[in-house]
Amino acid sequence: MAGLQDRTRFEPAEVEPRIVEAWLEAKVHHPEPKGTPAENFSIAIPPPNVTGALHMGHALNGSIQDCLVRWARMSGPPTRRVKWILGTDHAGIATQTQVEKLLLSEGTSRHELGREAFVERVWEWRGRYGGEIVEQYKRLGATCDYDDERFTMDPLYIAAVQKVFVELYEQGLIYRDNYLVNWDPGSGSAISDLEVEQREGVRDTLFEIRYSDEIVVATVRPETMLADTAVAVHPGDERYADLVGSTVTLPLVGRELPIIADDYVDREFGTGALKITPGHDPNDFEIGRKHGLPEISVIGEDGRMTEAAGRFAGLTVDEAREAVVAALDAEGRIVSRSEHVHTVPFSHRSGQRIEPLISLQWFMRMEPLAEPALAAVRDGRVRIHPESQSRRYVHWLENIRPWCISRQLWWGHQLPVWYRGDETYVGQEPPQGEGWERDPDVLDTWFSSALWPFATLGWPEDTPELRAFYPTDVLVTARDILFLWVARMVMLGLRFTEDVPFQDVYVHSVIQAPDGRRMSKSLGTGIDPLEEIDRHGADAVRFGLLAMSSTQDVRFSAEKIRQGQALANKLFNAARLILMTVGPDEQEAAPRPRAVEDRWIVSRLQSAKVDAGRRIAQFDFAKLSLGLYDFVYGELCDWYLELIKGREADAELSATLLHVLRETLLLAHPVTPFVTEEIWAEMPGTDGLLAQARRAEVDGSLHDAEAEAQITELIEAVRAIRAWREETGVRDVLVARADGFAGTREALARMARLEWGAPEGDLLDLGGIFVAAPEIDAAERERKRGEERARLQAEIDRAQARLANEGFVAKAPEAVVAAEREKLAALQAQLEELG
RNA sequence: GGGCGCUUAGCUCAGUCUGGUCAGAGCACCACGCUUACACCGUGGGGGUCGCUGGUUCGAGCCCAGCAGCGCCCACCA
Repeated sequence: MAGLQDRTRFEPAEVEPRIVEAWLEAKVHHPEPKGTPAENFSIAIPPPNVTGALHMGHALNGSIQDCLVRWARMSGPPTRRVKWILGTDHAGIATQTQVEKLLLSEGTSRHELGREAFVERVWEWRGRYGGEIVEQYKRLGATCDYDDERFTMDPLYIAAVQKVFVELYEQGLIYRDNYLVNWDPGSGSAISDLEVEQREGVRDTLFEIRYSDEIVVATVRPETMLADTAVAVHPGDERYADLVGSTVTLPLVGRELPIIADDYVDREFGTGALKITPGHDPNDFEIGRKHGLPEISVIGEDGRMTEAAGRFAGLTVDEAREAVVAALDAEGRIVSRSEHVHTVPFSHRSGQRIEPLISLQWFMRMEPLAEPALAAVRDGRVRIHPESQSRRYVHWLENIRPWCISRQLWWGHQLPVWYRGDETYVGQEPPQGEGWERDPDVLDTWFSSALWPFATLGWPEDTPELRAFYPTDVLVTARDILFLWVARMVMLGLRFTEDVPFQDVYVHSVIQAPDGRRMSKSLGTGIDPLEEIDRHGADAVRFGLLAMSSTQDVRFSAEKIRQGQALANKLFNAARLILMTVGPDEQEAAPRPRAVEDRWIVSRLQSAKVDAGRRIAQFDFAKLSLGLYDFVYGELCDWYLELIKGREADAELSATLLHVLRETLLLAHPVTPFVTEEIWAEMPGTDGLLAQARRAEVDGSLHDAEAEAQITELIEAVRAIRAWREETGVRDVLVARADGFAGTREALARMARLEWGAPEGDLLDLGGIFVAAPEIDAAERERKRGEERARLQAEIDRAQARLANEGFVAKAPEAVVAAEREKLAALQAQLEELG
């Protein structure tokens, strides 16, 4: 307590780093791998990119998980082990890009270094900078298992990834195929649909090109016509009915194109005739496959026209467009040019325009995996919160498409695939014999992420960690990676562990900038959580983020952070008051106090515990944290601590105060771990760290309806008195509502003395609603009574009017009508009493 | 084009599932107060026809329909 006496403020910057050290040293985060998953509690962190720095999304995500993990650690049987699995993701493209930038600044490039040296550089880079984000999680107070950190490129993890690849290949679920992929010229790699940003409002020139007298097509990409293999019209379009089945000659090239009918074609658009370019357009690719059309590539991975482009070979795409248009113009085939505003795909990673190309890639068949993953959600083995998100999950899985899993990068899990001539070998060990060459591609980063909940625990080995902690309990994630990651974890978890990887998925909000825009570095709208922590403390940031979280997207609210800071400070000062009142040698005892205000706060505390438990179970972190705030402010500090001021600190009061403080700290700790830990250390009779303490079960017998009713009445009376004093400006006066205060008389008198300076023993009991002290003149007293009478009469009139409504009496539930009658009677009695 | 969601105090949001005691919170604002925890404080106060229009009901912020505005997701017409 000496430690708190002189500190009137909670100073997070001084306190928090020291407490982090204490937690780390005590290894509160590191459980023994014992017991069963049913007894234990585990969460796998969504692995942050090694390149990453803690952003607001991580801070919210981490605050939620730490709240759950700390709550779990403090609940349940003493044998419960709680593990928050920690690790980072190698993040293929992001990391490779980062290191390539570094090389560029050194005047070299990955191509100059060669693959082996480049990968070595990435490892080196990761060793130097890769740990930063983990340190930042510590600063947030996150109790992940820092003593068991994983990386998606650990040797064991690599083995797990390869095993999955090989087995899926052997089961026919992984295959190689020509496919139209989203080629990102920026990274020189295929990227997934999910990494493509559809940018709206792009202006291009739309050309109408005459292929023949009857056929005019429209396109914004004339250069791709060199790869046309058909022209399509709508089956019901009379204009072209005669032509379907015939051919048209492709200008500049001379190839005969079949004219086909497909209801994909919109007959309202342009001329109703659509050029089909399976090699360079996703829709055309689908139509081409459907009709068995040839697939021609005239654009190469280097962004230049290929040999197939004939005389245009070697030109860049832009040059080719000009040249093709010029050539068409020369033949008089350009019917019109117009501006066309449309949506164009860009790479999320490099920002470059996507070039759809046909290339040989590796794919995963998803339907056989999707089916069980759908069933798991439908039958409740996996519960997605909020419910609305599960509809998105289901919809996505029902419309699942093959997953292109190969990437043309150097940093990542290289495919366990070798070729020799026409032979292909797939296996975890390199093939025997001469002349084999390994496939240079690596796997999509999400492939390894999909194994995260079990590969981190040592799968495929039967490890103690796996036996103790898999399946995990909850997955906490943001909405944007529900498909990219969550669904795939469920699919591969079910496939390889025969179990769901987690029981609950909590999908939290995305925090937007205060003005409603995305928080992003490039927009300059980002807010650095670490700066907020430095300024306001980690407790404040955690509280603020939890309080603003919801199932909707929310705007960042600096006020909520400040509210959290205020709460931390309030707790600190409440503890000071309690500890100064108690004295150093007092002990906590069983909480069975006699004084009404003691019984009240003990009762309220039980309610607060019940509420908090329910809100944790519902993943309602906003109500959890705001409910905590309301308890600490609205009940503990505003009323209880005020009511006990002036009371003699006997054993009963001391015992109650210590009980209340201890329970409050246990309750608040998952939200504001630092300040509660700091106070805990100053409390008499506490051993060890609060982070390792256990909360007592809710004790229903401590609920005290009588005390709650009495204190509620007292609160109303005090409020009325205060308002009246403010209103009238009367100062040195004691005003009390004396009737019905048998139990709280003493408390009220004490409060009156302290708050309003009433002399000892001067509490008047005149039986009315308000009783003024002698110095209030009769006229004033009468005026006050008049006001009160008018208020009561108005309420009585309202109640009478309702009861006079036949519809109400006849149709409202009996209880509602009865309550209204009781209310009326009570009001009338009050009016009577007032005289 | 399909789907989801939002519109409540100056601002950010609860409350809508389960219609009646629900018109709330924090911040901001105004007034008062250095009362032996806290001025990162306390007390009191002002402020909203709950987007609009209709409907259901004895009764609607809450249920239904339509309209207006905003946001997100999915798929994208060359």
